[in-house]
Amino acid sequence: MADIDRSLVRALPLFANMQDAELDRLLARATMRRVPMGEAVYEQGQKATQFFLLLHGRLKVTQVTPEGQQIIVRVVHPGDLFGFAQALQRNDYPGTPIAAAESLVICWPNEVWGSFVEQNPHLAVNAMRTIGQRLQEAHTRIREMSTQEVERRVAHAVLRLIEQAGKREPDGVRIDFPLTRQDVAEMTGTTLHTVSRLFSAWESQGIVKGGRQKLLVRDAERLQALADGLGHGP
Amino acid sequence: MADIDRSLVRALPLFANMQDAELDRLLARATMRRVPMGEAVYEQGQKATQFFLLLHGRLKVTQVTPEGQQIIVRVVHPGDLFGFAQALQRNDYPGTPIAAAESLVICWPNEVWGSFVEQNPHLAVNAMRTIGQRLQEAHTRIREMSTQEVERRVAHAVLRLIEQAGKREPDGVRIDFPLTRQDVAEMTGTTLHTVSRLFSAWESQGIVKGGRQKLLVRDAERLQALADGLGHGP
DNA sequence: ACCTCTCTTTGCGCCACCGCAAGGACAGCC
DNA sequence: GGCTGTCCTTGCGGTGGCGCAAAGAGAGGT
Repeated sequence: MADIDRSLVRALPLFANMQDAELDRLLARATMRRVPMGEAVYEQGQKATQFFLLLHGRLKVTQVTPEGQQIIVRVVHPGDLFGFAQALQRNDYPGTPIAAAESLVICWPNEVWGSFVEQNPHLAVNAMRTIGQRLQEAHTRIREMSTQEVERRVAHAVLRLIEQAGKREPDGVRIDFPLTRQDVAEMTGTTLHTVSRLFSAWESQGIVKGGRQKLLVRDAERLQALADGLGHGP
Repeated sequence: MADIDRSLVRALPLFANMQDAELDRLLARATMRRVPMGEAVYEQGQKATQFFLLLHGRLKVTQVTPEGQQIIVRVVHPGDLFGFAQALQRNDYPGTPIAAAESLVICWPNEVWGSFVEQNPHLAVNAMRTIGQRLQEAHTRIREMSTQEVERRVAHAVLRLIEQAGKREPDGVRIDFPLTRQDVAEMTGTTLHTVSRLFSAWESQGIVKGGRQKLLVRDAERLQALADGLGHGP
């Protein structure tokens, strides 16, 4: 296995205060893997033997209920660590990360985690913060699902997506990876039908512009207003 | 401030592999605080200056939406750490822990967290695991809210409660702290009315026995069946 | 160019659940 | 004992959004 070039990861904030030599030592133990669109990096329930860093592309982490219903737990963006179940003392992976677009991931064996954090304590802190944020996000989502109607939840989800994966375009901001209505439904706890209806309604008001696996937000402010609950009346 | 007696915490798994001397040093920096029923340990949004351990009693951690709606994020049981926002690199508390029953908490200033972890690396691992579990729970809850109807969610919530706070009684298992229907509603993302109706229905089937701020589960198996979705036909 | 597959749109009926509202019950307090 | 505040119950009507079903529209392959 050829070594991974340092330049690929040098810019990541995760490694910001790490020496080149240390970084190289870390990368020496890593392998790189291409994940074609639609394929899974690993499967929910599998024994956790590695942890990962997404270099390029986009992953949707799904969980399946015993009945076979699927939900999207989160979206992994470039630069994010994922699958570090071991750090949380689990020995199996809790979800399945599927490539929404052709992706590139770096894989480390679990044993490296120790030296990973030792060599740069900042990394441990970073990982902690990441998990904290993720917990925070989860609670936000729970709160939204408990108290808000579907339209607001979907609006929030879309806003979050353009924040994390938005790409400026002449007449708005585009979500930068293939995203189906079904995906949005699984992120917000609703159905594909309802999402489709909502997008249609929004499109007729000029707020968004849809397309097959595409979404362009033309008027983020009005979308924000919907998310804030200013949809019908005060 | 008088020192806290070591015997109060010695039995906690959290401190299982820690020397008495180390433990004493830790406790020397702590203060103890009684929280009367209905009072908050701290308020959501406050600057986080301390972290806590619940010794005795029961706390409901609530979050309030900008619109004033309330949800219960989780229940803190004796022996649980809580309010360690600092460890997650937040500088304010994300929720408000309210005493559901007269409670006793130990408080440490944030600066201790470092030595807290240093003196017993096992603690760091433990904390990590705790957060991981909490994240896991949050995802479970999201999954339930996305895919399951209200009855199943409430059944699950009740089962979780008797697991964490169940007390055997002659004819069943009682939830060991005052819990209103409103509380259950805020834990499951429904309304007090619906919970009340559900409990009534269950009671008429002999599954539970209700009371003011009380709940006794008489037939956990049938409740589990409901939670598994065997409520209305396979 | 055509075919096929996946994704999307939209209409329609239905039902679980919510919200309102009024009444009842239990516990603590003076 | 009566009073007050909190919590619980239950009926009723309205509706958001789900599920079914069927047709339309891109995208990619041969």
